[in-house]
Amino acid sequence: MSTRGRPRSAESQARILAATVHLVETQPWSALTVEVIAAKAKVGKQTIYKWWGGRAALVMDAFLSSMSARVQVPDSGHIERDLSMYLKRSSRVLRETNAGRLLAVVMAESQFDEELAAAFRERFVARRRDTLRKLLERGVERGQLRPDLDLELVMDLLFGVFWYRLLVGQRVPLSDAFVEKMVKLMLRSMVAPRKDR
Amino acid sequence: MSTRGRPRSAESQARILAATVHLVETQPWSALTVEVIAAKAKVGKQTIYKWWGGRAALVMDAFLSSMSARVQVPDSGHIERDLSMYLKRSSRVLRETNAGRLLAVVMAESQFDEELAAAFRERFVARRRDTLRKLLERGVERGQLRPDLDLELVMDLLFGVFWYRLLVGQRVPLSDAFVEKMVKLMLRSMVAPRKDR
Amino acid sequence: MSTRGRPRSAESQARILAATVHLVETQPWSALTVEVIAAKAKVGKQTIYKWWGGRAALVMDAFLSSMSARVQVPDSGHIERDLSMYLKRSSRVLRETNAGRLLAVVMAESQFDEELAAAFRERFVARRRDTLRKLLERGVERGQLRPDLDLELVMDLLFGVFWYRLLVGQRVPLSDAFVEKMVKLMLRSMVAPRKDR
Amino acid sequence: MSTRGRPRSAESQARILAATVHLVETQPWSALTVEVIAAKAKVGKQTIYKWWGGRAALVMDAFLSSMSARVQVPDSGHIERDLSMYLKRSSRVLRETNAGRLLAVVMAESQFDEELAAAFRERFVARRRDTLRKLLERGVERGQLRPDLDLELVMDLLFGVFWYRLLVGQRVPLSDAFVEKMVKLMLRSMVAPRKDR
DNA sequence: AACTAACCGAGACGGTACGTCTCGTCTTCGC
DNA sequence: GCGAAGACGAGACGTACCGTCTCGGTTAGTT
Repeated sequence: MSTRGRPRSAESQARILAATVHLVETQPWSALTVEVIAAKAKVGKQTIYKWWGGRAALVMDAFLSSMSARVQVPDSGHIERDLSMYLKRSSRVLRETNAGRLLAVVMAESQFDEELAAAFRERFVARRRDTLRKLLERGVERGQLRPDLDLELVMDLLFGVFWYRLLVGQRVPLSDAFVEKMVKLMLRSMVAPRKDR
Repeated sequence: MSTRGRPRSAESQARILAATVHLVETQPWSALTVEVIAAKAKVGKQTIYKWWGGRAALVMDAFLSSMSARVQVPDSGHIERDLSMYLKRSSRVLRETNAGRLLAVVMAESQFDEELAAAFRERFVARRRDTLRKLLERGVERGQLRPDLDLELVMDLLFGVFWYRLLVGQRVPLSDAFVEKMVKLMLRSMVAPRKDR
Repeated sequence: MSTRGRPRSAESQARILAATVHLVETQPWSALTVEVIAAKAKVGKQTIYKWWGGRAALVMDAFLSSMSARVQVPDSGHIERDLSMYLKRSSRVLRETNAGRLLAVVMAESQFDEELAAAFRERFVARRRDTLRKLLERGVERGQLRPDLDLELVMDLLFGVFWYRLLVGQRVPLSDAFVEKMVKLMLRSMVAPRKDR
Repeated sequence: MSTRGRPRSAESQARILAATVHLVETQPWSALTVEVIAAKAKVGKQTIYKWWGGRAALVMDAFLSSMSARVQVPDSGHIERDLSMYLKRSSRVLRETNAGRLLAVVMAESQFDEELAAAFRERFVARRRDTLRKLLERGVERGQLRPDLDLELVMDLLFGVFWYRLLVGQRVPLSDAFVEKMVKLMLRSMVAPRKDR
């Protein structure tokens, strides 16, 4: 039967993820080998290959597991306040945790690994876009944003800045002041024209 | 003296760069080993390590050498036309050559190699920003852009989109139509208010 | 415990030794690289370095493994016959197999490698001396050899000839006729004086 | 004419030989590379390859140049005294200079290099044999040695001991006491029978 | 005195093997 | 039957020398 034998060890799995997160935080990327992770987690290499299939998938999982505390989506009624708050919270996570480093690494790896790239797009990028899209759509519905606004374009611009500063800048995330300035600038071209004009 | 001994072979140097560019274009990243490059270029491995110090620096140089045909900076008097033209030309280079692939790879590698990252920022990113800054400054001087515009922020937004689509999107560069829409959107918040209002 | 993990592969070990013996026999010494041995034995280089530590120790082991068919020690009661037989058998092994080549190579290598030299002295030279010493001691006990004979000196002379011809002569081992002449000469100075004189 | 152009530099030649001798004396064999010799002698590598053709020939020359102080051949009228003296002097050279090390190295190398081996046999081994043969022939002529003595066999035995102790023993040359004992033993079987018996 | 051929130092070059490292797989035993 | 331990085949790493090939600069004769 299928329940025969020793069941998968949840403890091992947790130790592996914890070891990975810790190593990503403290070691240079070149030191993050499967061998080292296995040793640190007191686990056989096979166990890692069996359940993840390689370093990339493991790092991806470690990243998602450490991001489980999701950024709440604000809904105050004011589009500027909501947008500003959402972006500030996002950048704060990158600043205060080491998620930024993990994010950069996962992105970089996904340039060399199509499978990882697909997983990354589906499990992270797309979800973030969905969240932001809903926020923007509320602004349109409320009449605070132009109805003809290309939301996809706006999201490309906003997320683009995040990634650009994370990857090209020296991994310095956005400050609150920067976010506010950016939101103000973007809104100038996004707001619906006053009806009473 | 420094001119003693056999001089460095320009031909070998060229063969190495050509081999690297060709391999980046045609092979998966994992096949881009120093050993293979040396074999393809009919060169000893030592020659590569001597002048570049490793794969990363070599790829960086190969990238810059293949980008030598610089994007011209347009100057028509109209900021919208200039900006649109510049961005279209940039994206066309990424679309028509395989500079996009090289670019993505260099960016990814620079996440793991601080030295490479510094070279990349200085020799590529900073120069591109300088070019775009001049273009925007001309717009401000002509009174076509708001004098209080934060040019660095604008550049972060514009370049951010490029990188975002290159790295997150499946290496699909921007279409001309996309660039036009984006420029139009951005300009709405960048133009100087009419004085006669 | 020490029995954990995958046990050492006896098959690989055998293939490595066989490949080494074959290459020593058929190739010039300069072609006997660890890389070639590993390739021929279908083995990773690491396996060789792990268990032998280098080419020298490996050749040493290959030599001993190919010499496992030991030279029998004759015991006919006559010292001349025994000595002659033992030396003839020894030189025949060098003549008929390629042990001579292996022997010369191990000796030469041990000039550059003190560890190998020690192993060679203990595992080959000393054993050969022990064997010959016993043979000579029987001669002394039987009263066929002078009781004041310096056995170590005699062994130095007899083995010295072997090595001298092997290394200086063009690797031509001793013929049976040569051995007989030598034994006759040596015995003239070794035999016990007749008691009835 | 053949004398045109710059003549060979005697100084460079001397520096190369001196550097080689010094390195053989002080460094492990593996450190004795052509590159190191050239650097130490302040000489281009090409100069070495031009005049010697490789490490082996160079070491051979260095050895012969350092052995230039030849062992004198004694001629006292007594074969035992002459033989003993000659062998003692020979072993003293090995003991007091570093010729022993050089000798062992040249011998070892000649196992892997047939050209070197031939040069070694002709320029060293054969000459030593010629010298000893003359010494022994005088003994035969004087009636001190058996007329039917196989001189080649005797030389094989005597030189064999030298080499055996040099190569197999831990490069410990023969002591004077050892030489005396050996000569005494050998002479027992070599002396001509008394005619008055 | 100028020319010129050969030599010299320096050092870059195409190669090859080194000994190490990590990969992902395989094989054993203990739980 | 899962998992740790760890040996395995494979192959790239970066280094060390090999023996060859230019260079610029001597250092003699020869003209």
